[in-house]
Amino acid sequence: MIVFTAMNEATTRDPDLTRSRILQAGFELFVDKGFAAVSMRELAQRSGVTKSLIHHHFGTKEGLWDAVKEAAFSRYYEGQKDELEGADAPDSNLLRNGVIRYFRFLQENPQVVRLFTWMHLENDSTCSEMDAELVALGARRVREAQEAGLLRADVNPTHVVTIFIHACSQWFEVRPQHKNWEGIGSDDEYLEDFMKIFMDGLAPGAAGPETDSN
Amino acid sequence: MIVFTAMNEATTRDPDLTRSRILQAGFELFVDKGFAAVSMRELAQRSGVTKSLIHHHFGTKEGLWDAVKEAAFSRYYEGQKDELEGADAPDSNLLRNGVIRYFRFLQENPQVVRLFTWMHLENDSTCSEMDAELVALGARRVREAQEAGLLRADVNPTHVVTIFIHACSQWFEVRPQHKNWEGIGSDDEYLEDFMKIFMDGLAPGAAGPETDSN
DNA sequence: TCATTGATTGACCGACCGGTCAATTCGAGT
DNA sequence: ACTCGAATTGACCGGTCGGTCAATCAATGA
Repeated sequence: MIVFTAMNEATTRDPDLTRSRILQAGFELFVDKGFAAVSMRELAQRSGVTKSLIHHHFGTKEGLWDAVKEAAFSRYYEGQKDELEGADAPDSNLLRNGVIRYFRFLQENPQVVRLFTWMHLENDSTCSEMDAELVALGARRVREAQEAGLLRADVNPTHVVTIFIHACSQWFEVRPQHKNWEGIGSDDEYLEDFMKIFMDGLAPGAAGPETDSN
Repeated sequence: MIVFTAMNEATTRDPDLTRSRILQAGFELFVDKGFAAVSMRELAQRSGVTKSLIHHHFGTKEGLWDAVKEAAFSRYYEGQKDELEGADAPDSNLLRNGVIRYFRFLQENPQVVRLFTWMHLENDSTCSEMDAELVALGARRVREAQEAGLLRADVNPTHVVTIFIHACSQWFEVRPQHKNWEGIGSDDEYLEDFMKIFMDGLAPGAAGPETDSN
């Protein structure tokens, strides 16, 4: 009986909701200020629970930090993996669409970019493991396109993926600052220019005559 | 008299040396762990002086942080500015050489990359102001090259500079991690591949026939 | 209905935080 | 030789830190 446990709000106990509220508060604060600059008392206040309750659910401050990273990363990871495995036939627009989707994802999840940057700075290994798999997946698709003659073959596929990841993520990492940069455009204008250069530079036979070569 | 004040080492007082020792310790620790995670006691121990002495020379922890950033950034800024203002005739290798020099600078000063990343995350304005000037300087040179017909003219010069800055700095920002990335190459191999794609993508007339255009 | 279990609370702990201050110690000008 | 100011020290401050603990409180199964 009492199947309708969902009817109560805030009046009764709901450990799952509590957990997720703490997680959300942790996500917001850690993304904003970084792990070291956030206090347990701050986390408690933001999530509307007691400090002890956070310890009850997550053990230590590091425990909560790990849970926050885990949750954010698994969301990111699943989304990206689905997109990468979605298409199967290599066509000339596959890379273009992949870049655009990646750019859009970061655009809609700027907090994730900040979180990953904090993780990178503290040499978090979780980050690198999952990243490695995604990059490998993307690199495989680039190699397929190269073998199909759709992309120039004289560049390392992993580097191709790395370059576009860098160009996208760094854009959002420093975006709060470059609004004062002289002549800089909007997200979309940047993406458009990047795509022009990147795609043309990757076209087969792009090693044109004006290169002084080696 | 007593002109040879340099003969004494550690025996006598040397406020300048003390200052620079504290600055160095601050640089190392802040780069490594970020501002919030470093304690005054840690800084004192690392620099071999008393905690009170740090307060005497720099006022507060923030004061030292500012001094560290100031010192690092002015070194970076002067170096980059010299290079950008050095050459004056726009030639086809100007951008290529500029990118390479920027890449080499980051390669030799990986700590600076970390420092700037910490600054970005805490929305430090010092960063953006000086960055803005450097980017504007670089963008001007790109525009000159465009007007001379050496680079494609249908892309925003500021975006061109932004893209290569991102591709270089993000590479070193995440470098500790991507050693496990499948198939990734060395610094130089990455730079080489990036230059291929970037320079060919920027060549005039790069908007080739295979683009489905718009 | 009642015992059990886990959610939740507030009081409390020792450690450490950044910062201050009065007291010393040196170096340099006179 | 004396003085004055800066460099340097260690003791000390109030406050905050992350974490613990015993005690309540509410749901749940027997």
